[in-house]
Order: sequence, then C-alpha cells, then structure tokens
Amino acid sequence: MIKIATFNANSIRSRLEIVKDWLSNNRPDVLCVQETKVQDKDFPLDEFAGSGYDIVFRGQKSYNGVATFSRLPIEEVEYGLDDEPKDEPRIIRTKIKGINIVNTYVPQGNSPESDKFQYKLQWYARLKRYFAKRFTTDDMVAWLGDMNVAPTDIDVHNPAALLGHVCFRPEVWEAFADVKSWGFTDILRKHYPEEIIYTFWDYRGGSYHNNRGWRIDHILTTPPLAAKSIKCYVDKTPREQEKPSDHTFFVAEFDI
DNA sequence: ATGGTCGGCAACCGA
Repeated sequence: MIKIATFNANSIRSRLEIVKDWLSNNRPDVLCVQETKVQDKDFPLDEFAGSGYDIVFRGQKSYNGVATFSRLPIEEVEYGLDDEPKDEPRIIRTKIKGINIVNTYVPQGNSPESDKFQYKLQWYARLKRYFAKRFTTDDMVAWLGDMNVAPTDIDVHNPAALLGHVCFRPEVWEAFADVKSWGFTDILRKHYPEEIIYTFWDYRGGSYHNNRGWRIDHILTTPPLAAKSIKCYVDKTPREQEKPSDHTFFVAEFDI
C-alpha cells in the first residue's frame, strides 16, 4: 500500500505543528504541500529532522511555494515547468516507488479580467504539454495539489452565486478538463461520484462552521494507478487544531 | 449579506 496526500498549508511555518502532528499520526508515504510561503534558505528543514521524511522544495518570498515530503527514496526530482516562465514555486515532480508524483499549485487567477487569469488558463495548457512530453497513459502518474478549480456544481456550496469566480467558470472548467482528457481519473469521484466533499473553506464569514466549502484540491492519476486506488478521503481533524489552514489534508491510498 | 479573515511583511497584496 502507498498513501499519498496533499495539503495547502497557507504558510508552512505557521502550520508547522499541524503538519508535524499529521505526519506522525498518519504516516503517509508522500505529502505534497502548496503555498509554503517561504524562501528555500528559510525552509524549516530542522523541524523535520528525524521525522523520517526527505523533503524537496522550491519557494519564494511571501507567495506560492511547493514542497514534497517522502518517507520512501526519492528517485528523481524536477522543479518547475519546462518552458518559460518555469514557475518553480508552483510545481515539483518527484519519482517515488516508480510513481511520478506531480505536485502543483495552479495559479488562482485573481479576477476574470486580469492578466493573471489568462496566465492561469495558459498554465493548464502548459501542464498538459508537460505531461504529454514526459509520460504515456500507461505510466504510473499521480497529479495532485491545489488546482484552483471546482469542476462541477456539486463541488461548491452555492453554484448559482459563485458562477463567474476564477475557480468556477467555463474557461477554467474547460482548461482543467483538457488536462484531464490527456488521461487522468479524478480519484475522489471514482470512489464518491456524487457526494458533497470539500477541501477548502474561506476564512471569512464562518464558512467552515457553516460548511460553505469548495472542492479545489484534487488527486488525479493515470489508468494503471487509478485501477489500484483503494481509498480516497478528506481528513478534517487538523481543522479542529489552533490556527488551521483554510484547506484540509486530502488523501489517497493505492494497492501498490 | 458585494462583507468577511488570514499570512507575509511592514503598505498593502494575494487568496
């Protein structure tokens, strides 16, 4: 069995105790973290010394940043996209136990009228080419992270009101679906085709308490890995700790 | 309810 998880930390340094506790209590083989919000020279490596995890990361000041934790040997590492701008603080590929683990923090997009939104749409297209260039759909590939898209109406608490948001509008659905069409299965939906399951709740307005959430973190895999998927779930227990992230831990287990 | 709350960082931007 291999257990793979993803978590948008919204600052790894502010979420140190939550991450350390979760790793020691759950012992995933791989944890992909987004929004570490720390420069590489300041990454809190010492805090994880003796944890049993190797960590690869790329960050920048204030914004973005990704890290991949593994307690199995990391066989390969690749930072960034392969065209310009490489955007290293948003994507790390590792190969672990023969599985390509692609940890992404997809740009949020700010507002539909902004250049950042166009950049987001292009980012999905660039990512699709990245997959197509490296892998075939017979390879073991897991794509996970904060995708900044809620793909269907049941993935947000109020689709009518939220329609038009940069994470919930047709251009984003199409861009995400186009990457998926290369050969990915949405592992949560394989197990729970119609359940209301969220991974993110805005800090504002008591949305967690009222369960006004979004499903914007995803775990997708190629068919040979999807066939081995045995469990997929959101772990909300860290939300009950002090100063939680606005996202939860999201986990998939495979019979490998 | 067109507001609300975080984190980083040092004024506001990003989410």
